[in-house]
Amino acid sequence: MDAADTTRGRIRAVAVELFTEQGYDKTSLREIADRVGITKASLYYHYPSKQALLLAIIEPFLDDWTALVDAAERLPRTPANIRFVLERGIDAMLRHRDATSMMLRDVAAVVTALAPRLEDAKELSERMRTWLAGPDPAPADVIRAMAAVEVLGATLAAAAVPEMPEDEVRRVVLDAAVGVLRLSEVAEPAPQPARDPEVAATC
Amino acid sequence: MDAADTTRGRIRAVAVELFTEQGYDKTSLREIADRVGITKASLYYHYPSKQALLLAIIEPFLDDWTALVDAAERLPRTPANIRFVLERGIDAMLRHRDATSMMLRDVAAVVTALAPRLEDAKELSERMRTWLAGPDPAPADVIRAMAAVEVLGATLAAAAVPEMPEDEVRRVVLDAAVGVLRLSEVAEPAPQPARDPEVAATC
DNA sequence: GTCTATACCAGGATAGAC
DNA sequence: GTCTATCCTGGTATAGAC
Repeated sequence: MDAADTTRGRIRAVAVELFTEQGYDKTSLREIADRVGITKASLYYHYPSKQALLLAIIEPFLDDWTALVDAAERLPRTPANIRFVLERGIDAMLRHRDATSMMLRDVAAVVTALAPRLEDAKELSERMRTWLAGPDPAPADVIRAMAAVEVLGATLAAAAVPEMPEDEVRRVVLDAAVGVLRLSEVAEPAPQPARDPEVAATC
Repeated sequence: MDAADTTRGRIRAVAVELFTEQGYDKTSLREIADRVGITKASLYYHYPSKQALLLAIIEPFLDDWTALVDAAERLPRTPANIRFVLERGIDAMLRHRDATSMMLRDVAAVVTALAPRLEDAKELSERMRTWLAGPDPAPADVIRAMAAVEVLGATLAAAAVPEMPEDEVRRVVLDAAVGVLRLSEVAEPAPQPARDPEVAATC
């Protein structure tokens, strides 16, 4: 992420704004350039393509999410740890809410822009779902894992409502996701601290 | 919806396929025309614009969903009726799964194409959420209603997995949505048959 | 009523001057 | 680091053949 006072940073900020307002494809590079106060061709000096610009917006979130999934897979799948991972996921969405709410709106554009890292991204969500579903899952477990991930998306819908207190959103969405997973039925193996310091540091 | 053997119907079918595969904006009219075996300009005879083509794909689902929300608002908000409405929502998604899975993928394009009916559509999801949240809702109730609607989206993700039995999907998704709403806490007023014949007919 | 040929314009991308 | 000029693709539009 670039500082807001560099040209690169200003382009990124304007792009997020316009992409979110109008969608990726309805936003022309000319429009972005005009608002920044440069020409279309100048954009190309800073970003090699429109897709690259979109990717630059998304990538910080993708990196955080990667760290989260990596961390999850190193944790034993206890109820406390599942809660912990879901909570970190919600936090990541809120932290990058400019990028994530745009992603939700423009899935197709994001998928295209992600091309170089698309397999990574798919694998990432697959790994998260697998971890949530648990070992040797029944079809119902898989569906519940999918539903839990969908619930996380409500974070953004809720955070978009102005008068909604943010910690209320975090609490209720977390509870909902946990409920969908039927966490009470997950076996609790050896006691293990959920707030593993190593994990807390990585994401 | 047109029969699959009319040119109009064949255009629609090819469009759904390509839009779903590649996204709306990455699919050119030339590509569609080629696969149907006509020219780009011929498309123009059958559909006045690319947007109109997209709209023709979405509209049947939108109509069903409108009927569902209309019906819901005429029902007392009992646990049984909430289950009933959610179930009908899942059915509608599965029935129009070609359109709905494309909508999920291409929210931005759909929003643009919907322009003439966008306010309707927004109002529709708002009304559904309001009905689910119940009268005089706390912030937490609103968030849970949002999360429940998100859960319905898992229907499509799950239905996309080939070996997933469809009635398992319906059952588990419904349970998850109901759980998110904490339906057990909804007061049960006068007993009322959930399978109201009038409602069953409208959607 | 169905289709083709053809033109027009907006927008993404590139080359090369300053 | 920014500009002007130019190219190409794709959505849109119309005139007219069958």
